[in-house]
Amino acid sequence: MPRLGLDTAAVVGAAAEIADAQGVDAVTLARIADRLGVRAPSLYVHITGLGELRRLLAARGARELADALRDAVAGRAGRDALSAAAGAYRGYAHEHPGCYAAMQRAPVGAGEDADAAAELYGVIRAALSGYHLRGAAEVHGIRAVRAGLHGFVSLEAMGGLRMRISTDASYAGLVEMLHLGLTTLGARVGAAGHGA
Amino acid sequence: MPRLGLDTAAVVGAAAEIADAQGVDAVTLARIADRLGVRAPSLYVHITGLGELRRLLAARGARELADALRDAVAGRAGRDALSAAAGAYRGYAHEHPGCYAAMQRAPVGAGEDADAAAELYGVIRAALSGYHLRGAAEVHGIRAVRAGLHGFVSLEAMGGLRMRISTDASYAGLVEMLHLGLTTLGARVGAAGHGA
DNA sequence: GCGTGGTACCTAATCCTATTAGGTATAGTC
DNA sequence: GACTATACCTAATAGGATTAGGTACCACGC
Repeated sequence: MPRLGLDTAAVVGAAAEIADAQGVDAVTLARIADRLGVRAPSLYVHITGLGELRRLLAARGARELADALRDAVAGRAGRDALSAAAGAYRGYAHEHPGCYAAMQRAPVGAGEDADAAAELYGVIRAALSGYHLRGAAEVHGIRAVRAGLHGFVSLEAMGGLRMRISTDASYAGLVEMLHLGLTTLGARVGAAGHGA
Repeated sequence: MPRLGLDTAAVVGAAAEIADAQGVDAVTLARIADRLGVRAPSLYVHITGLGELRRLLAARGARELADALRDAVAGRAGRDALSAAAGAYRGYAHEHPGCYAAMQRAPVGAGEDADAAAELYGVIRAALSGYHLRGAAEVHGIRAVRAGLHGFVSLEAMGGLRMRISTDASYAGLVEMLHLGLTTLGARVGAAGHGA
């Protein structure tokens, strides 16, 4: 029995593959161990338990999603940046359904996940910088965008969009609405700024 | 051992109470049986298994949510109806976090859940009737509203909205954006209609 | 009022998952 | 070339879902 030299990242990686291929519920220690060529108890060398593993998986998903958004937004601004971010967001959710779902299961606590969540928040914030939102309005704007994008892909993933109408077109319409809303929000902030 | 005269609804009801009080993951047959004063295997008289139970729980949630929305929207129209529906939607999610979460876990299939999902869709559609959307635009509008509301309460539930800014205000802003978007969508449809 | 059948509920047992305890041998270090 | 740290192992426990196979309650017939 040669040592395989596993580490926490390898375990989380195997969990991610299983999650994406077979769904989050299929992520069991037994299956992960099997995929890594190891017995289940051996995983405890690298993780403290299933709970931590799920948190790590969620954090990994958040980081990957943040990376995808950063890449998509690079060199773009305003509506263009919003559109690119929205496309990348949905793209990630489609390509990594298990990891995306894992992010929803594990409530954001402290530590690893909080960092990843903050990173994701920062990337979206940067993507919306072209709308010149400040203070509370910026937070409201970011929340609205996150709600819209997350809500859409979440409904899509749970099979909730059943009408025979293009979901691509609906998503484009949603992004359009968000653009309109952010623009209006920005105009208000601008007006208030001038008045102050 | 007197018979208790349980039925499927009672079992699902117990599951709902556990889900709301302790989270969806706490919904186990053992706990349900305990709450009902019965042994776990006895539940199989009323349900075919945990899978079905979760589907029934999701369907129950969708039906309750639809009822809440219907009540809230009754006698209102346009922006008023949207606002009331949004408030009721978030209210239900807050009061019944477990049932709401259960709706996301169980992918909508056929039968009971599909009916409940269709009912929910219909209620939201009725709530938006004041915007005079037709055809694809109506579907896009309904989807945008569902995405926004679901996304917001979902992020809220997973502890994703951590900035020290009022979530109530953010939600109001989101609803405002949706109103603006639906109005714009309605205007376009109206213009297209006249042109045809 | 009394047998009779359907079935709500039971116990016992199986399988699967997570997790802990304690051993073994491998990989790197002096 | 011996030594220590530890990656991995087997064995065992506990709790969950589920199946098999009783037992007795309840409603119905007469």
